Amino acid sequence: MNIKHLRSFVVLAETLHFGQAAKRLHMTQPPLSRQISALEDALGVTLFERHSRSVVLTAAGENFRHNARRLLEDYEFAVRSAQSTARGEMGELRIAFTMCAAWSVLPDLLARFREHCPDVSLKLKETLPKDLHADLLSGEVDVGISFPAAAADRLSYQEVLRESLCAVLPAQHPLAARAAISAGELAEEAFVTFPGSTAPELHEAVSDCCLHYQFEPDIRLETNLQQTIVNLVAKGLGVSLVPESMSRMQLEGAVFVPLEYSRPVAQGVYWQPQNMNPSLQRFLSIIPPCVTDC
Amino acid sequence: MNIKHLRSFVVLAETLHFGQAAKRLHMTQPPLSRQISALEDALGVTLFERHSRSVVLTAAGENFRHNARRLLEDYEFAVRSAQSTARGEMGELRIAFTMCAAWSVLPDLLARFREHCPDVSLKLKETLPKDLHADLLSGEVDVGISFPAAAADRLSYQEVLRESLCAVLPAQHPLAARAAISAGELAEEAFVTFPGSTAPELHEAVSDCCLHYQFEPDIRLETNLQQTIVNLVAKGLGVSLVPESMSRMQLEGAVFVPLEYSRPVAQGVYWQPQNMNPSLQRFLSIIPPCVTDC
DNA sequence: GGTAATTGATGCAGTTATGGTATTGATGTG
DNA sequence: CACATCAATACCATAACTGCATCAATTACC
Repeated sequence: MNIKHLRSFVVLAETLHFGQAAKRLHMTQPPLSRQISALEDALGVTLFERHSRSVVLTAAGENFRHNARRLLEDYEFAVRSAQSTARGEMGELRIAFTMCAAWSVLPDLLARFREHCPDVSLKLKETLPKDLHADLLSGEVDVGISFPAAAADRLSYQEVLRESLCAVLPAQHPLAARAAISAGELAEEAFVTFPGSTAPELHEAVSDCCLHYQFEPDIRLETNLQQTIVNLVAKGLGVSLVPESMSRMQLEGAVFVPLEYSRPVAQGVYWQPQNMNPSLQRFLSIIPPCVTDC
Repeated sequence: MNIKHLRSFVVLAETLHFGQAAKRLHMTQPPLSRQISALEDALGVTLFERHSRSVVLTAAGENFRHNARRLLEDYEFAVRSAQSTARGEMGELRIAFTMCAAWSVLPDLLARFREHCPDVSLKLKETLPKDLHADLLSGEVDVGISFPAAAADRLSYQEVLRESLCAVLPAQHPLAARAAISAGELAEEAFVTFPGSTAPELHEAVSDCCLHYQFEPDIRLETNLQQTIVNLVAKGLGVSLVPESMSRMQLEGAVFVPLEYSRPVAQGVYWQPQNMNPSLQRFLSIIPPCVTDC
């Protein structure tokens, strides 16, 4: 049975007049008569009583009218819904991101995306940089937001932010009041960083800053999470170099001081080019041009 | 778009294999390929990704699958529902009845009908005998349960119960303790009855009882409702003759005493023969053979 | 590495379904 | 009694669908 038949039935049930119903359906009366008759045959139920001068719904017709109307509405909805999903306006987008991204580019990206596609449900997953590419390649997530990685062969990448490192010092540190310092002034300090295996790019940027002033940082503590680093610094356990956006973190006992020189650290979006999730294309289309903040 | 297309889509979405889906749909593979393709064209959306060795749903396809499944279920439901309604197993039946019927035949009829057609919603309306036929003829109700009336030309009638009258006496009345009395013994009493205009048949039966003993009842009070009659008798304001089934009414101060002779009073079901409500036929089919209780 | 098997798409022919025009049949109306 | 209205039917042309045979691409296997 055709959707068209349902539509014909509903219109006829409203007009109770074959001629007028046919006109509203942009067809002539005879085919409508046959359609209704075919519908009745298919259901095995008489839907209309045809009297000499009037057409009225039977009890079964009255019952079917309500259900048929709802069916038509639901059908229209299903069609529109599928189309929206194909355009990426509906659906699900799974995003993995590092803690650094959460403090820098993520909030803005999510806000922009939400504005354009409010009906896409976002599944967010905070992860360590080293796990991010595996999640993307396995299809676990659609988007990854992290530092640019050397070994990201089968992934596309778009840079979003390029920023400097800054120093984090305990509040009572002699350099804490300065407007800016040079990394070289920290040559004798104890460093808190995170392990090179977790985020090689960041680790390398920190090393590069120090090498620029001809010293190797004295790494006393290594921890996985940036937040923890800042917390340890606040407790006076050392100093550290972190991306500038981390300075949004207001933490008593920790002071962020700009560096006179630092190698820039980038943040960007990764995705699998053959990923067909339409919401992914939507997401990529709202990425703003890269902000260079160094 | 055809319901068949939706069914094809759902089966294919489950099997993800054109050949097997076609087999399950009792058709060959080429038409299925074309049906899906036609569905995709109609929606303007690609529902499946055809890879070399596999077929997978797109995001839009996944979305459409859920809606399409629900649509099919709702469609099946709508069809079955219309069929049930046509068979009278669903729908609405409006029943008007007198108070006498409420005390005698109505409970049993409703119980039997409920058992056979639990999904028919019953609209009950208590009414005075004189209004019942007008309600039936105007189509206000489908079924009327009342006394047989002389002027019920265009209505069909089926008798359900034939019972005797009995006397209602105040508890302190000298005859109240008797196992049975004759109406003649009430010749000198004050009668409480209801007006002949409200229920001519009942009024006549009472008159007939009295005439059988050569007296005219001394009617002191007239009231519309049987219940009120019994209440007035209980307060000692007179005696009355009422259908035996009223004796189910347990009321302190009123005693029901069988009569040695009484003209039988009948109760029955009225309906309009041209009423096409399928539930009406169901109702008529469950009317038990007439019980003669005199 | 070449052949067979698998799988979905396509070409073609026959059948079915659908829509339009003209007409009929039944029933009210002036 | 002629006429108007309204749904059903007859008939024809076209569109849609089905099945069969086949193709093209990929994969499995010896």
